[in-house]
Amino acid sequence: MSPYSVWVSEVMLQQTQAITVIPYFNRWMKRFPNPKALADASEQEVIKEWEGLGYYSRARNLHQGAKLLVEAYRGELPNTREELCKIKGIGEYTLGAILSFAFKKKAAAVDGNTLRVLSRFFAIEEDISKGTTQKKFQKLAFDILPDKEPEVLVEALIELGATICQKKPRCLLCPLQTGCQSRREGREESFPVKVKKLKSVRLVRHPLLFIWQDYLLIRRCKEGEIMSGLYEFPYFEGETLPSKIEKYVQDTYFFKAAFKKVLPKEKHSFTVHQVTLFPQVFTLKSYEKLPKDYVFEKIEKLTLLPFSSGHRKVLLSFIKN
DNA sequence: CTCCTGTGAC
DNA sequence: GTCACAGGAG
Repeated sequence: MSPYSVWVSEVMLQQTQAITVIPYFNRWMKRFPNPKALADASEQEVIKEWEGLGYYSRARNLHQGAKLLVEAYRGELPNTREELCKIKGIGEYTLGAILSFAFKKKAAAVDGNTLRVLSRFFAIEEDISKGTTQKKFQKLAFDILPDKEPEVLVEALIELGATICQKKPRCLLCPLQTGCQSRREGREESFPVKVKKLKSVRLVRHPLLFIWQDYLLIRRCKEGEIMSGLYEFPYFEGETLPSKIEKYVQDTYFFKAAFKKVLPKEKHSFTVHQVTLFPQVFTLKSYEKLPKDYVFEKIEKLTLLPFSSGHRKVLLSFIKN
């Protein structure tokens, strides 16, 4: 296997089962036997060879990558992490696969198969959907590699995951069944741990900072409310235009406020909500009455009050600016 | 982190 | 018709 053919096959295998890839791979290698041949082809010819495989941007990435190889690397695939990274469509897994299988270097290539095998073998309970966990698996997968022929183990882990340590593991057939910690504990089906992400609700809010002399208007969240006991600025909910906010201010608070400036946006989240805050500052010349639950508080005393985290960020950025 | 891409299982 | 998958990109 030339480095180029490893690259092509790994990219094809990113999205498709091997059984489907094989005929495509064979045709591809006949039509574009090396990076130069691929680089010289038109995009249409390239896509034509890919037709039916789906994820066409990956064919375009191969094409673009081949051109880069011809321009910058004498038509050969480079053999370092740093150079390979420059090719689009080569992420952490494919990088490791190329270093390992094409250049026989000691490099981890962690795909979904490897993840199942390692998480079960070592009974690793961390959530694999997290980036930090992925990094830990990368390190672990590297650390267990021998110095001699490391690519054999890299391939073995992938192969074991593909054939035996599947989603539903076939432990009775597994050569590692005695060494496997999760199997010994009878909980192999609990791995890998993946916290299913509940789809979060995005909210846009416009906190309104009303300055009156050296006071700011705040309100205390009532009992039974979310954020109960915490203070917050009055805010307008939803995407909107500045003019609508002015009207909202008049209708809601019964006072005339002059727009002063916007503050940098802040993000914060609670439970399933992800809130982006677009705070803006107004000045008040005078006021007659305040809506219920609202009070003016001296600006220097505000930091002593408990605020919800998003509004605290807004407060701090207001003080800093 | 979140989003994107097509597919195939439900 | 909805969701999980699997890897990459932003």
